[in-house]
Amino acid sequence: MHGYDKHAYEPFAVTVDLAVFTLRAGALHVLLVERGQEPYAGRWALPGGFLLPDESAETAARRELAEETGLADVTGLHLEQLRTYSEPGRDPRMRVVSVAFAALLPHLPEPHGGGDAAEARWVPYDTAGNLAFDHDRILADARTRVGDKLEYTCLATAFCPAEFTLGELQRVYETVWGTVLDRPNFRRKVLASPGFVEPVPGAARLTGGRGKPAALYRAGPATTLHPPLLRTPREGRPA
Amino acid sequence: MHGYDKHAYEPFAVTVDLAVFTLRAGALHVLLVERGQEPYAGRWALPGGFLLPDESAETAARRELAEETGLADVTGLHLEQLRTYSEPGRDPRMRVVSVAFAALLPHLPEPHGGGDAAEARWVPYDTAGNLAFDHDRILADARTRVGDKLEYTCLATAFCPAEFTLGELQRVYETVWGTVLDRPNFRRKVLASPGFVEPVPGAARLTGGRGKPAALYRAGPATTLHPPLLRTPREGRPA
DNA sequence: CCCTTAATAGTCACTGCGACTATAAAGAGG
DNA sequence: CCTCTTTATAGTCGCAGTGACTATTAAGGG
Repeated sequence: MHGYDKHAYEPFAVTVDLAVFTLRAGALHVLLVERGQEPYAGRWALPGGFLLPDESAETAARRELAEETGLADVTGLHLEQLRTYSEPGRDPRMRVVSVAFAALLPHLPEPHGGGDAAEARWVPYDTAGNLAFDHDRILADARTRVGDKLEYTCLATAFCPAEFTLGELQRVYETVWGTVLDRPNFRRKVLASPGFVEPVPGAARLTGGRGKPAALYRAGPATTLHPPLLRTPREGRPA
Repeated sequence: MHGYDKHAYEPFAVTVDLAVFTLRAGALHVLLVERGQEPYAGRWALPGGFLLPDESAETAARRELAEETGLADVTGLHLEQLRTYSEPGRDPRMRVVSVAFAALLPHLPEPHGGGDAAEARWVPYDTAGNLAFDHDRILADARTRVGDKLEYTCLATAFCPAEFTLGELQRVYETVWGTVLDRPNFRRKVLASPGFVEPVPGAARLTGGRGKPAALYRAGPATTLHPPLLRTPREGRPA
């Protein structure tokens, strides 16, 4: 760590950027804000902001998430640090180093716009492009990471409400991966992964629309999946 | 990104920290430097240093790696961003945000000490503790990440020289994971992963010590392993 | 010349999984 | 009330991957 003691200390601005995902109407959506000032005035961008003097990046990300979504309690939400973007020139005003996070939310009843200034909106992932700064790349990296983590972690339950059916969980995988999964096989693999989901004991059953009522499950204690739910190219049959 | 435009811009120092791993004498080693100044004078730490004004974190990490190892060419080496550590108070002098990287090197002929100032040394991972700052945690995170990535990426070849035997590759897995693997099964799985390794065409064979000479392989074009080389708890039999 | 060491080849049974069929339980619509 | 549709759940079958194990080949050491 000789560099600590030799080179001149160069000041940087440090920000956090958030890729907040949710599922709405069977499609992956991401939370975007419209910029009101230059640079990139009028362009859409990922929510984020500067670190306060005594905040860690995780704390700042959680604060920004609460401000943007208007959620009262964001303590239990899954927040994952993706990577840090530090290329010179990524912000035309000054040298900005940004720590990117991904967050996964269950479907919310339109809570956006609770932020302090700019307009926030849920945008379908496929139509989210031409963002400010290098946010196109950050968003693409976040989406890749989320898809990968569905394979070997229990992350998918973060997209679901506290109690959910296996059909809802399967729709999370199908939406994020863009594939169609075989229902009995999905069910077998999920139930065979210890700690992934556990049945709600009250034998409560949910019947939203038509069809046989489904049993309710909640997220189990596990964080990683053994064995993983691999996204094989040949899995899934045409609808 | 309203925060960009509202809050006061707070300056931070930004550094990179490197967890540089290699295999020496059948054990995982990490490159450490001894600090010459306060704070933590005399304590060991991960190599690293400040970002220069027009450097990205990746560029700075590669520069520090070259300085510390004395290697002339570090362009081909695997350098992976781990995460960013930003807790207030992690550096007693000032607010420092550090981007951590992991690097994997084949066994080098004692190239350390080529740096510009402090003493650098390869230290067995198991005896590397009580480091300066929060480097104990960074090192532990790096080791976990390397072990995980061996399962589903071709990372293991980064520990090997350009041409290597399957026995050497297997020793990488056994050393990092701390397990004993069955040789024929390891061989079958590696050769069944397309693009993981490819035989050296010259039919060159290496015979270092006793035993039948082994065929030489080099790293293939693939970066991820399909199927992955899973580290199952029940795999490996007692020596 | 045998023993040891390491690489390579091959066998076998079990398991996980993809593909598929069958049954149960609800609502919709006549 | 009955049938069709929809969704959940149960079960079957065959293949592929894998762990455990045995056998053979090719070197060096004493």
